[in-house]
Amino acid sequence: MTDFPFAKPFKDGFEFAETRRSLPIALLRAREALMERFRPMLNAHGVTEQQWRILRILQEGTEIDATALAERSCVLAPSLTRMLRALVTRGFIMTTKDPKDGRRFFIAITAEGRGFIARVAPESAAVYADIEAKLGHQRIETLLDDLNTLLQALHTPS
Amino acid sequence: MTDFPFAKPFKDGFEFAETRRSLPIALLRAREALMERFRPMLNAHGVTEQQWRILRILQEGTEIDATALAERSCVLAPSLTRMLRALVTRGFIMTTKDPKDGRRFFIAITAEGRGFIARVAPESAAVYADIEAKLGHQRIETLLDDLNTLLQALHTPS
DNA sequence: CCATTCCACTTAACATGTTAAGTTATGGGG
DNA sequence: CCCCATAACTTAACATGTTAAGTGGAATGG
Repeated sequence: MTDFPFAKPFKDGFEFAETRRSLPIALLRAREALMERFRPMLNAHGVTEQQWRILRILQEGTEIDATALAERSCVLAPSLTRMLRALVTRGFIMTTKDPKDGRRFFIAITAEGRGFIARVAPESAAVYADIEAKLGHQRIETLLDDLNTLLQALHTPS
Repeated sequence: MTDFPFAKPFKDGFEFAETRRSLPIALLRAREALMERFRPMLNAHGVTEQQWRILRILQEGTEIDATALAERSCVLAPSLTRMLRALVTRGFIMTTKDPKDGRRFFIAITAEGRGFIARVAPESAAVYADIEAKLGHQRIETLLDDLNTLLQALHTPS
C-alpha cells in the first residue's frame, strides 16, 4: 500500500479535506496503528481490548459506579452491562450494591483480577517500550498533553 | 463527572501509567469527544460513521479495490463485505470486477452517492467549524501533523 | 402523600469489530 | 501441467458499538 495519488477529483461547492487531514480519521488511524501491536498479546491472554481497559481503570482506584466506569472507559452502558457479566463470571471483578441508592452499584477489581494484570503487564510494557523507542518519549508526552487539552476544550461548554 | 481522585492505589512491581497518560486511551477519548458532535447529524441522515467514512474515501479518488478501501477506512475486510452490500442496495456505490484478476473488484461512488455527500456536507462543515472555533485552527493542524508523523513512524519497519 | 419527572441501569435489535476458517483465483516451481 | 503457496475476498461466530425502549428506584413539586 503506497500513497493514494488522487485528491479532490471534482469541485462542486462542498469540498472536504482529504481524509488524512480529518481529525477523527487521523485519530482512528493512529490508534489502530498502536493497537495492532497490543492486540495479539491481549488476545493471547484471552481478553479483549475493552476488557483490558476496564480492568486497568478499576485498578486505578476504588468505589466506581457503572456510569462513571462507562464514561472513563469509553464504553457505552449497554456494552458495559454485557462485559461486566463476563468479567464477574471470570472472577476478575465484583460488584456491590449502593446502600443509599437502589439503582446504583459499585464495581471493584478482585485479587484475581489484579493477578491477571500483573501477569500481562510485563508483555504490555515491552510492547509499549518498543513503541516509545520508535516515537521518542518527548513526542509521546507532547501528544498526550495535546490530546488532553483537546478533551478539555471540547468538554468545556462556553 | 469531575476528575478521578485516585491513582496508583498500590505498588507491586508493575505499575501502569494512569489511563490519562496512555496513548491508545487518550486517542480514543479524544476521538469520542469529536464524534459525539458528528454522530447525531450522520444518524439523522441515516448513515453510520463507518459508512460515511467509506463514502468520503471513495469521493477522494477512483478505482480502489476492496483491500485498499478497507485499509484506508480502517474497516476490516469482513465488516467491509457487509457494509458494501448495504451501500450498493442503497445505490450509493457500485462495484466492477477486475478484468485482470478474478478475485478482485473495484468500488466507486455513484452520482447518487455524491449527491448524498453534497446534501450532508453543509451540516458536517458547520459541526467542524464549531469544533475548530473551540480548538483553534493552528492547534488542529499541528495535531494532524503529529498524528501523521506517528503513523509514519509506526509503519516504518526499522 | 401522590404524581410527575428524572436517573441508573437493562434489554432488544441491528451494525460493526475481530478472529478463524472457507472459497476461489493467481503465481510460481518442478 | 500439476502442486503448492499465496492473495482477495466471504462466511461464521462471538464481542462490542449504537440507538431506542423498558424497568424500577429516587427526587422533586404541588
